[in-house]
Amino acid sequence: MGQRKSGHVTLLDIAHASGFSVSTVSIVLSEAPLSQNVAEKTRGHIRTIARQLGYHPDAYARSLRRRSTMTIGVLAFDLSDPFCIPLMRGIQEGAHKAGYMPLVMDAQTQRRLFDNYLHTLLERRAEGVIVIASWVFEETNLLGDIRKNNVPIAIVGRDLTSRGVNSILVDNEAGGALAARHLYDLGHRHIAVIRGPEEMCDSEPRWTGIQRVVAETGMKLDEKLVFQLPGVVGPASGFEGGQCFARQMLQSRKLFTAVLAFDDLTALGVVRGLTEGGVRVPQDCSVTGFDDVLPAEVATPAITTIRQPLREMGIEAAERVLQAIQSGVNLPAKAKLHKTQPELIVRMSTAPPAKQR
Amino acid sequence: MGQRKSGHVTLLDIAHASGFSVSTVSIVLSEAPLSQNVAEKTRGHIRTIARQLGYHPDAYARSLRRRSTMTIGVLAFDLSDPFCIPLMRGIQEGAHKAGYMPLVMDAQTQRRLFDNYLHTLLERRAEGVIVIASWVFEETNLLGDIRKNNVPIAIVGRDLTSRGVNSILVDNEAGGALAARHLYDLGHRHIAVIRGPEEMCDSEPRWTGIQRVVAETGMKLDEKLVFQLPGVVGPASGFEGGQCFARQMLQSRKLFTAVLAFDDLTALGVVRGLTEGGVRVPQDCSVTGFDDVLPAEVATPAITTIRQPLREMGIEAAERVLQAIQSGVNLPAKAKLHKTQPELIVRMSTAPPAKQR
DNA sequence: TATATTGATTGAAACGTTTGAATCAGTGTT
DNA sequence: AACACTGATTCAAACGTTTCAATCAATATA
Repeated sequence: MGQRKSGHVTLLDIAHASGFSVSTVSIVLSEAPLSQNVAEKTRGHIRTIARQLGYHPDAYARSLRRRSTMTIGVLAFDLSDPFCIPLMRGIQEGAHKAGYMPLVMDAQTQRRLFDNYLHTLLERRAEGVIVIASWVFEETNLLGDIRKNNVPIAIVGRDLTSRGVNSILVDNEAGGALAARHLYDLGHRHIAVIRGPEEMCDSEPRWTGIQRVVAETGMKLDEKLVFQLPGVVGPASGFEGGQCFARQMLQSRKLFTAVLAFDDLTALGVVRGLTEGGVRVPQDCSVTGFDDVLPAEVATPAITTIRQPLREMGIEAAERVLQAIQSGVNLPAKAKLHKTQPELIVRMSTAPPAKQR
Repeated sequence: MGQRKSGHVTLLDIAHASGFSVSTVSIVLSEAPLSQNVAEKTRGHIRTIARQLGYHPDAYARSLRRRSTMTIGVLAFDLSDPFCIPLMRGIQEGAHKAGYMPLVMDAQTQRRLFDNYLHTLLERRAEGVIVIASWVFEETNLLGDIRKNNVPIAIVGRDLTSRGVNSILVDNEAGGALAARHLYDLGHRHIAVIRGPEEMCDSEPRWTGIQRVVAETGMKLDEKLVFQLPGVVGPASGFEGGQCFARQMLQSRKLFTAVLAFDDLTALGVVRGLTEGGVRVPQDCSVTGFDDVLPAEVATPAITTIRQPLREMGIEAAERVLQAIQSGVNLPAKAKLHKTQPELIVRMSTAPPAKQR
């Protein structure tokens, strides 16, 4: 007896086993308001049987009926970017508080997959979507498709408020300024800068921040010491760019005592290139990064960097979409930009410039 | 008109808009075999309308009816372990081929969440489950709960065949041997070894592999040069362990020309500790890691390591559970162990020992 | 002319839940 | 004796699909 048709235990099974109706069982097991009316004894009985049989409510049937999936989709353009993990943790934390579950998909840097998964998220009836645009993210018209289905959306790492999308972003300008100020305070006056690739939205504001400090301090920035990373083809391409840059600089024999790199991977590349050329970090040259990802922390010398409050940003993103979900209507017109404050993390890769040089 | 009751476009909406019945619409849109009978013109008509309205089939309703969710659950004990990402990519690849989607959950090293999510996976009717036991994974009775619901399961990074679970694992013994052999071939005879924490299943076989090489080559291993990492409390604790170890060793003034570290993070910790003590890697001391995660690659010096074929392991895991799903019955008795071959990646952290020492 | 055969479409039940309304036996009120 | 209330339980419809069986016209076969 109790032989189940499908592989799973259902309410009907429990109804049969307990002698009560499916309704009663449902009411008890889902702890509906009505369950207060159910006799104490009955409740206990039903619960016991459910446990014995290993019952788990079918989320599909439940969601279908309740018309709510308690799911928010998370679409990462490239999950292998160390940037994503703390962010996801934050999202999970924010979602969990409200009883929501993140459903994460990794587009693996492939545009095709990205589009696919966006559809998948809609099919799985994600009630909201968070896009993690780690390193690059071309404008995509799919946002329209999401909009059409009335699903609130937020994006992390890119400002799309102009397109009506809630955006969460570190204050890149402040970050750039923080790094520049740190190097200045250490006494550096010959700072090389590696700007991010043009298509990345972080690049410009960081540069602006740097220039602001330059202006404030009266420092001069030699144009020949400003380098630009080429278009990104992968998360690790910053590393190669940095390494390549360091080699060039050493060959050109220009004077510089510090390198302000676009991000941590770039900084690590610079360290590699400098070291290969016999230049010691930080004794002969200081290097700063940006992001504060794991590799920067465990490298030797550990990289002085600008930390993005990724966890907080994740929480913020989750709260944004949850709020939009709960308020029912999401007016794209009211998309807001949320800038978080970066923090300078001083480690081993920066020091005052050597006296003799 | 066409005003949708709920937020989503449904078959009924399209039926109304097109003048055909829900059945016909369903048959066309789901490309059921019967759709061959549907008039060419009708098909086109329906498809057009569906596109216009932005229809996406409701995965919940569909799965409920079809009684298959095309989902396999992936439960990572700690997604922040860089180990996980390539693995997930592999799983995704393997699953995708069969039309399945991974549903990934991150337990964030919390046992409580792990249990929760296992339930969630069952509620979401994952047809199979892959557990990623990155760094530590206590025996849990939940496997029983999964078994009870007849869901095939595979585990990566731990051998649980004895408990009837398909297991995918790198050949740790071969890996340990590979590292030891490499150091031996370079000429090292005074090798310090940092063994993994006792509760990790990888620790013992790696040690065995090392000892095998020691025996084969006639090398001697000074017991005082063998260190044991304490219990892990986090993925980064290997780093601290390694650093701590290096300090101790330097203080004790023992003779050693190479360190064979348990994993990459430990190796990076060793490099840090040695460097702080003025010992250069690799000129004064070689260091090897294990796993080949990103930080090991971008550090300077880049760490010589033993690569686990993580992507392949992910694919293998996916195929294992898919096979079990498709074959219908999964006999725990026939759980098999799949050992993959590690690969030596020679980078910058190893070199022949200095002559004078 | 009655009867298969085919092609195109639809009816209706089912998947496992939830939930507003209904039932029904008691008990208390008028 | 009729009525209303309460407490415990159940009916039945709905959520959006899929799919077997049924319908129905039109054509081909006997």
